[in-house]
Amino acid sequence: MVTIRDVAAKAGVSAATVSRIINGKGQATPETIARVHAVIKEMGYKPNVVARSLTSRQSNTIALLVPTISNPFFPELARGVEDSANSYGLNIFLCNTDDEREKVRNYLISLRDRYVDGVIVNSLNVTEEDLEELHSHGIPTVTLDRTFSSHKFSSIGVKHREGARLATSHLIDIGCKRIGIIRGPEDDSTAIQRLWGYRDCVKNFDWFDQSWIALGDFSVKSGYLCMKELFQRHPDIDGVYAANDLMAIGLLKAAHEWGRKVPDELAIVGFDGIDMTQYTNPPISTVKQPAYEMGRMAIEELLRLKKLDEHNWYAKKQELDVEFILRESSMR
Amino acid sequence: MVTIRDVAAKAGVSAATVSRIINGKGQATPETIARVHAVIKEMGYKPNVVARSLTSRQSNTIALLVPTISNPFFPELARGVEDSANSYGLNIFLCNTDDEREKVRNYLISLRDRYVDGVIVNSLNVTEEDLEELHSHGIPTVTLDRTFSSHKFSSIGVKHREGARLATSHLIDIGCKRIGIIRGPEDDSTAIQRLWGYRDCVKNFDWFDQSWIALGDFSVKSGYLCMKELFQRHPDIDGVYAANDLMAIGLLKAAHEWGRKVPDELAIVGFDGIDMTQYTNPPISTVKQPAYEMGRMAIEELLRLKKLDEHNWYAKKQELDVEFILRESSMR
DNA sequence: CTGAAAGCGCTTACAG
DNA sequence: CTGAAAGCGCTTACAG
Repeated sequence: MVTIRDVAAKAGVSAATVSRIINGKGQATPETIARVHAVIKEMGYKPNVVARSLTSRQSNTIALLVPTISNPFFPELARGVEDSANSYGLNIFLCNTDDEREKVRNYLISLRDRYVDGVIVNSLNVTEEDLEELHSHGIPTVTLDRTFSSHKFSSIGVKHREGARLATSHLIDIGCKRIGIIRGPEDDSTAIQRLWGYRDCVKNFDWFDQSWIALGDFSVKSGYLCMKELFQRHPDIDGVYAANDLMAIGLLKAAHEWGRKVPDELAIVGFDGIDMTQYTNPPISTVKQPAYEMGRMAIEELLRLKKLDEHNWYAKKQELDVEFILRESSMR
Repeated sequence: MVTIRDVAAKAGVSAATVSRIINGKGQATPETIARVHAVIKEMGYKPNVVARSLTSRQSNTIALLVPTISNPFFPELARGVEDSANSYGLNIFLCNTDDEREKVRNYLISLRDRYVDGVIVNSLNVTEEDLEELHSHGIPTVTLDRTFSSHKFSSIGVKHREGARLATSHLIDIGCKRIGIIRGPEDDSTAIQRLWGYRDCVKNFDWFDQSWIALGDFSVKSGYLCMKELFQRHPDIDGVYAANDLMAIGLLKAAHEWGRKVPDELAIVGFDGIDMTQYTNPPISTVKQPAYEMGRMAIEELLRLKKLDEHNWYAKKQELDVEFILRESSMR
């Protein structure tokens, strides 16, 4: 392995000078710059990233915390993160937290110790103190979406409430008279916002009460079970908004089993915009989040902060638009 | 931050002694061991992982190369890898290669530079020289599945050919008279083995010839397009084996559009065992690969090698069983 | 059994 | 503009 001292020796300068030239710090005559670069090229020298990390306390790595990459919403986000990171020479640590506090904590400690250059958080059970601690170590963060965003650091979200309104009002527009919701977990802020959006649209109907709300956990299975529950409580239900696509897929299955024709007898809308909704039978209308784009933006935001001096950091709160996608499951 | 020297000072020994005790190397009196541990605990000392990497040339990280995490087969594999890695305190670098040589190459270089402790490869365009180079740097590898496995290093695969035979012979058993295949890419060894398995079962029928084989690329869309192609060439087709589940999902859509009842007029079997096949309408029969388990095993294999001295390394070639899962798409 | 010293490969004040 | 020196925090021969 060729080291900075090898280069220095061959170029007839000191290691310090080589270092400065590589990092573009300080001054140097055009001649020595040229000479050093020539030697670097000639010897195929590449700075040792680990040694660099030790002195610079940076590592050219970024961490991505997600509940689980198995939920099809996250791979697209991860691709956005990675493709963008890649273009800046950053590598990605994938961290599945299962939304569990202990896993979150362990990862955060480990990541700090590794001098990661930033962390992108999309997980429950991350606290403001966690973020503060990372920042105090010079590690910027950006929280996405599901992570609570009422903190003082950067975050990128989407308009969940508005999206839920788009979905619900669409069901009303096509003539649904009794509209239920399969909501997400109670400790998930996006689930809450989506519930609000639904409520905004139905609260003034005289048929509406709590019994039209079924509590799911964002899994296919819970969508399936919640739909059965709604059928039993309300045989006259003719429209459902599922707070995510996986549950919409599960409820579609329940509808088939229950013998309800979709969309004629039961219209369905999901949320997220995962690929699979195109391929169910019928395809499911959904509210698409720009997952890939959010991943890209998260990297950009991290790099923006990184460039600034730590004490000049200021948070940026961004909120992206969602897009309603009409498909057969709600075409009448 | 508390360093090893702080601990040494407080314990009244040298840094070298603390280092030895932490790493369980060399000798030490029970008393000094106890004292050092007490001080470590008292001060909350944790060795700096980056400094450790610099001297030890290890980093407690593992890399996972996949074509793209967006293909739903890979998240489960990734979870297997990560869950297992986690239990050993290893972090995971996620590397999406898109099966492109340039990305593969860039990642491999970068990973070597980071002193990763091992790399799990499931990607095309990785060469034997690549593996050799990693090994020559003391980095063990294990290739999974799609990566060519005719090399001299460790690999874990599944019985693709046998799986394809299970799928095809099942179609024959339920009475299909004209069975097509939507195969995978020509440069993908698993696709080839799955094609062979199909051929094993149909080659002796007099109706069989090349025209029953459609060339897909493992994407939903290609499954859809290939199915249309097969319908046009062979209106009498009554069974299809898709070499992966995504293509099976696509072909199911094509069947609906073409007005063919599944399974009565067209029976379908896929391959992989991704979750989504349970939720299509009808659910799709498939040949399940133990993706999560493969991930776990890959970590175990890497650690087995890591424990050995580099010159004592010997490869292990493992091949796992697949499991046929019967669902409505092929129930007659 | 333990310590002093050198080294892993870089970076960064400090001098000049 | 450039170099010598110290330092990032650990590990590992080498002595004794």
